Amino acid sequence: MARAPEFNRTHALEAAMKLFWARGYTATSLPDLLAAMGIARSSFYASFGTKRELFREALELFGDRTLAIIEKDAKRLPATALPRAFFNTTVLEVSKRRAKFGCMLVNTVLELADVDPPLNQLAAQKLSSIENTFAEVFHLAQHSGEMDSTRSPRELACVVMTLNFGLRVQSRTNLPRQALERIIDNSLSMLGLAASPISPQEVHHVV
Amino acid sequence: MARAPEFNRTHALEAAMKLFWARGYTATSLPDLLAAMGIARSSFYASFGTKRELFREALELFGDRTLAIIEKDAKRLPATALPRAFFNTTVLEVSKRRAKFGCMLVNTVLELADVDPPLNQLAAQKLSSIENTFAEVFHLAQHSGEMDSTRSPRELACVVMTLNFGLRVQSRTNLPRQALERIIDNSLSMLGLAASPISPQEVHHVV
DNA sequence: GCCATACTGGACCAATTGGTTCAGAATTTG
DNA sequence: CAAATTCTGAACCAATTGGTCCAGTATGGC
Repeated sequence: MARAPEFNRTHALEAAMKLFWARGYTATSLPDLLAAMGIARSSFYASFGTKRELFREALELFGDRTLAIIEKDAKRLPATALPRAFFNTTVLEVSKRRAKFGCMLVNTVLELADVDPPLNQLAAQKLSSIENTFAEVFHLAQHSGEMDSTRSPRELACVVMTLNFGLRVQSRTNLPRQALERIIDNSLSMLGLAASPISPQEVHHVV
Repeated sequence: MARAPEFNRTHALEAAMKLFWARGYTATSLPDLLAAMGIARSSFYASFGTKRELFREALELFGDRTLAIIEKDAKRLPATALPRAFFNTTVLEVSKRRAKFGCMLVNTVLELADVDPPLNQLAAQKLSSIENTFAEVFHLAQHSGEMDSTRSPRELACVVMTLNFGLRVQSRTNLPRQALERIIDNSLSMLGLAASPISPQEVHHVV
């Protein structure tokens, strides 16, 4: 005895996420969001609370998806190939338009560090989850002799994350995709992590 | 036959820059700016035009200062020591509070990429000037045999900039300074650019 | 002293911000 | 059909946004 339940909430959240991802928190207005989500102002108020709460949900969604990507790759790839695989999926293998968005977590950290510490902390926490995954994988690989042990897993993970951050910044300048590829190649080979490029069918899409 | 001319305009601009640097463009309101600059609303209007124009001036100021740092170091240091010197001055050797601000150019690129393309372009252009300086220095060093020539100067400069970007992002998380030092050490040594740390008296302050 | 100038402070503006409310249309189930 | 429920559309709010203007005050040189 009712109407269609909880319409396309996830769908709407997704749309909101993309907008936040592209424009950041402050520069995205409520009307912009409503238009992108395709819902009325009052529906928005009922389903999500405030703009800030919506952003938190979007951030959480983005973070969990990114984490899922690396965890999936961690199971099926050798540790030395993991950084390259991660860069491939998140930096290169997205549609051209979204590639320019960079990483929503990184964008958030830079935008809200001095503006909204709690949200900044949430983003930072998701990022450190990613770093932890790298560190764990490196740790196992070093114990099994699969990977060189001259540097600690944590330190390696830190450097990989630093590189990742840098690539995300590069993505938001107008750098052509080809240039990004070269940077990835060079960085990884200089770090001694230059596993051969992944074959096309192993590449999957993201977000 | 008049009052004191053009008061502390540069002083005011400096204060504005610091605020923009810390909070970004959109999150900094006019009242905030006026309070920090210590001038009245109407004086601001007369001296600078719009908020956007003020931001452009601040961005220009920040960019030129950063460029000055690297150009100065480029003259007095061997090429292989340049990246570390740059990281030292810009990432480590600033007051703790400002270290958390990261780099205003990087912050701007991430914040305004999809919001204000012209301003984004200005920031990107300043960043590429820095990259060019690195590339030129590397080029000369390779020709004089001072530096290993296995990789092209441009590629090297790209990687160094990527690392730089990554460090600036790390700066805005709540990473302790000591951790940043370790990341710098590890990255540079893995890149084969691990010149010994600079002696204290060679370090100078920035901005 | 007087006058020209530089600045202040506050009033004011239209537009936009995020948030709230509610009458009514739409729709699904009984 | 009727009842229950979800959503819309628009009106409305106070607060804030960036920007404009001007009367008045301070401060110089004559």
